[in-house]
Amino acid sequence: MALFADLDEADFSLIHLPIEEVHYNADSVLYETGDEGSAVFTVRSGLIKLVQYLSDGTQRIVRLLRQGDTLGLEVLLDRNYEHAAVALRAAVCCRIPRNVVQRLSEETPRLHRQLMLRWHQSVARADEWITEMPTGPARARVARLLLRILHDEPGGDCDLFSREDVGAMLGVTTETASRVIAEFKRTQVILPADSHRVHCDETALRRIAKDA
Amino acid sequence: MALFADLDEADFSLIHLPIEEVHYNADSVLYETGDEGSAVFTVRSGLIKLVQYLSDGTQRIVRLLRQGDTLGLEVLLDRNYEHAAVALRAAVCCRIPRNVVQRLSEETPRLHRQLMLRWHQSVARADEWITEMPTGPARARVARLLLRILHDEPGGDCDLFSREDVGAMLGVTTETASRVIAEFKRTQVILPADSHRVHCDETALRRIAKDA
DNA sequence: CGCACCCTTGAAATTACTCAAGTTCAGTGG
DNA sequence: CCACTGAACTTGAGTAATTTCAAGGGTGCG
Repeated sequence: MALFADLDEADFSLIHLPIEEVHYNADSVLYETGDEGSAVFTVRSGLIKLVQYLSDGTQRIVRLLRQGDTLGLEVLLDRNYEHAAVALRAAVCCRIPRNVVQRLSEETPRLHRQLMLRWHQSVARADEWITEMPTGPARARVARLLLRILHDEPGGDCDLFSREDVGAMLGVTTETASRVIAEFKRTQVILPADSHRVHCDETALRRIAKDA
Repeated sequence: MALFADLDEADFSLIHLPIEEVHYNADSVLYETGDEGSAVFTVRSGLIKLVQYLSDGTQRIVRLLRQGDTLGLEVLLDRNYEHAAVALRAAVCCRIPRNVVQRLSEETPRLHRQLMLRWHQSVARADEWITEMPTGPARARVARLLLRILHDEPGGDCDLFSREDVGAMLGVTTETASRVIAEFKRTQVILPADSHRVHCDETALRRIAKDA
């Protein structure tokens, strides 16, 4: 339970564990924008996308959440969920009911620091995203995205997600995403392995990511 | 003292007010990236930009902060400032020493909700930025930026900032920013008033902002 | 086996970038 | 008071990159 990492046994006993570990398949929806916020989640494994819809129906992916990240913090302020959260691949999360956190929060001051850390992490992630994703040619953006995923993958292998998702993350069209990825395959920067899985030349990616 | 909006008199008496109201001129620096975090700020008036530097020396503007916004929250986690904060025009801020907040935070649980609200606001602002700024043609982005500024300005008037800043906010070059603004002037979407000040046709802007 | 759905590819058109040269404007000093 | 200077803004022309629209593959699932 990453959220309670620094709470000791006594604190835990307060909880009575209505906390569940939930398993999600790829494309499972954790929650939708506007759903009543019943719980906060922490990611134990897998990869979750936070999606925000634009007025015209298109969607932008606002963050990727991986092991140790938190989502749904806004419910602690009695708000509805402000994004849609969807698993990009099989994932395991801790689902912590809102009132558990709220009650603990009143009783154990130590939790406050943990919560602030979580909030801070969200902001920092968002700021990185703002800085890196929309800058430079599409080629460099895709390279940066790949590098970011590789960061928590063993070896140089990773799953590619759909071109549409890549586009929604980088602010380019699906076609451009496809073209860039196709080019990377041609130039051997990424090598197809199992279905949807590729091996990446990190050195080459780092070079490409620098453009711009 | 917006940060303490919901604290009552008794709480205030705890503080002994080492809190100052600071006045800044345009282009004043509140703090630089990496400075030791001595205080949190809230904006009472004016406009502050949060800047993040890229490895190649260029800069991206990550957020605009206006009345009621908070900056520097990361210092509550004993971190150094993670952005540079610069006044875009004359501004007034409350400067609240870090340990004041930290001490109050231990003593009055009510502050926690306020702090969480602040964090939430930062995340929400960042997410809006991610969603709106890098989407669509430059013309639409500039329009959205203007609309956002107009939102807290009386009438339809506002100050334009430098083309370089506009570029750093929208992820376009200075020249493109200049061209778009020039075009807006030609097509009467914005009308020059006093120096640097313009009157905007909000209806037209809203129409242009939709192109995406 | 066939039907979706996604991915790929092409060609034209748009848009933005680069590089480079003017232009305006505010502030400075004569 | 006016010319001067430097910085910011504007503009142009050529080039590169991306989008658009459209059509053609591939693949997995029923």
